[in-house]
Amino acid sequence: MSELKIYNSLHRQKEVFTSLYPGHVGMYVCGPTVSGESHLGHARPYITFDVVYRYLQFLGYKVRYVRNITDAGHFEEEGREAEDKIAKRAQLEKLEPMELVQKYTNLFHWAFLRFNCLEPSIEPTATGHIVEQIEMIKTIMEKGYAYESNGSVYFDVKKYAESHDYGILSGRVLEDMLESSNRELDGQEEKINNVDFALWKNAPPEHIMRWPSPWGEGFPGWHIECSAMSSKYLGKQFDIHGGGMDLQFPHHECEIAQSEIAHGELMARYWMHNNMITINGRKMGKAYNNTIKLTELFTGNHHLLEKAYSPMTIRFFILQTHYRSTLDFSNEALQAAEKGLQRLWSAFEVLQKLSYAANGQPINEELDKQVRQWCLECEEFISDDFNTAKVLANLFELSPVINSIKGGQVKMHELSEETFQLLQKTWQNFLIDILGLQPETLTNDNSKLDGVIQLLMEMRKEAKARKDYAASDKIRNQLLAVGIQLKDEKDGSMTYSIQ
RNA sequence: GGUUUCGUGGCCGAGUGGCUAGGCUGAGCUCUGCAAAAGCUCCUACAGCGGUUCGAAUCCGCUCGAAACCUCCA
Repeated sequence: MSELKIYNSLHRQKEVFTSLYPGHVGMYVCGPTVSGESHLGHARPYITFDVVYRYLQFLGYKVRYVRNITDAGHFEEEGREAEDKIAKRAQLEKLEPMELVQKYTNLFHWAFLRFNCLEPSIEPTATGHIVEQIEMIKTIMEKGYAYESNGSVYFDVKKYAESHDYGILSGRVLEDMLESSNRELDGQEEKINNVDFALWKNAPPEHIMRWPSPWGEGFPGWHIECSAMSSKYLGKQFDIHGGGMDLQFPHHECEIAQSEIAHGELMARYWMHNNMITINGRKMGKAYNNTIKLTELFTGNHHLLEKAYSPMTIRFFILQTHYRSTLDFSNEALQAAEKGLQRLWSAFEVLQKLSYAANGQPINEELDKQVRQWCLECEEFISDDFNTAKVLANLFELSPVINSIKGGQVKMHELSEETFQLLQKTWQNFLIDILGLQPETLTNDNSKLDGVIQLLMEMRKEAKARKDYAASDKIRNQLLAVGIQLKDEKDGSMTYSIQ
């Protein structure tokens, strides 16, 4: 078995993965801010890390996967006024903040269930861990790396950098940042240095979400929740910390600094960052006003969409690219993904129905060897920093072999029984278990419809038998018009598929 | 301005210094009553200019272009 190699953002290189505790893996992934609906860009990290989670489990690790829900309302710069993002939307929609948060949390769960993402082991909320966050801030203050100012608490980055490497993850140089702050941030005048970041913020009167603290009423700072919750559930040091590349700085850099002071250890050993989804070459994000929400994607209800795209199409679309590359959205690309997935899926269905039958004929050594190689390479590829693109390419290489066995161009006996079983196992393991693809048509348990179609197929067979092609074509064409495709198989039988 | 990354055939996208990635589209053929599906075949790219090397899309330099981060952000 090949070793698992992970690209560690911390060292900018691929490293062989070993877990802190044999047989166990602790993984933390930055979850959604539930102040609005998830869009296509959000699908990338959760699908990426779903595959990581699945593969680690496939390898036999017992994985504790923690993914937070940010429901405490971080800051948003709107004009000159800093407001609580969640509180603001709540007022607009005349909802309680927690009602709003619940709504978007539910929507998030619904969408990622459709993506066939496994649920994390623990999904902690920021609001549920205010106490832990306050305790951690107190510890940092006691150690002298944070100071209070007007009811807010800031982390002293300059002091931290004297004895620690601030910028270890992002490659930033503190001296550069001390000078080059060209932005006006709220509360800047309260800080000793502009690079200091908030651990706790004093809540202005209009701020709805607020909690009592040793420094007065307020709310937690931007980064503290991940440090507090990851250490609570995974320990002071754990194996993998994941998230989008855009979180590398400042979010993850700040997490490292806080945790280092509070716990005296580097919080995570492997840092993984997925790249962005772009649209017209630009990052998809709220700030750019170019997002396509998942609900819009699933329904096709968006001016940039030519049609609706199913959750599995999107999952496949994302997995066809390596997670550290940007992925550009376009209708053309999505439609190509849709067709490709369809092809892969039908090959899988064929493969499942095949069973090995030897008849004493000789094995086609060359083909057998090639098939075996394609199968075995899948593990090599996924182990190489989760190269799902290459795994899929190999499954595509195997598809013609499978279809040819069904079509008769290749005889079953040309493969050894061992190879055939490896083939079946490979598809099950990779397509289903690791890449997490699933049939779209699971909802088709309507036996009544099936009965109707069986009847029509029977009538078509009869028409064909008496060479009444007008009638047989009518049945086929009209069914196709409503999305049911009939296929004449080589052996004279008929099958159908619902689009 | 600083930090970092990227620039691959019609489109999307892998990629190791030397051997066809793969998908989608397009063309042809086989199969078929005709289709569809499937199979086979074809369309062979690596921003530009230098350099290192027996050999570079892959290493180095420069130029041009694009993006991300430096601010909430997946």
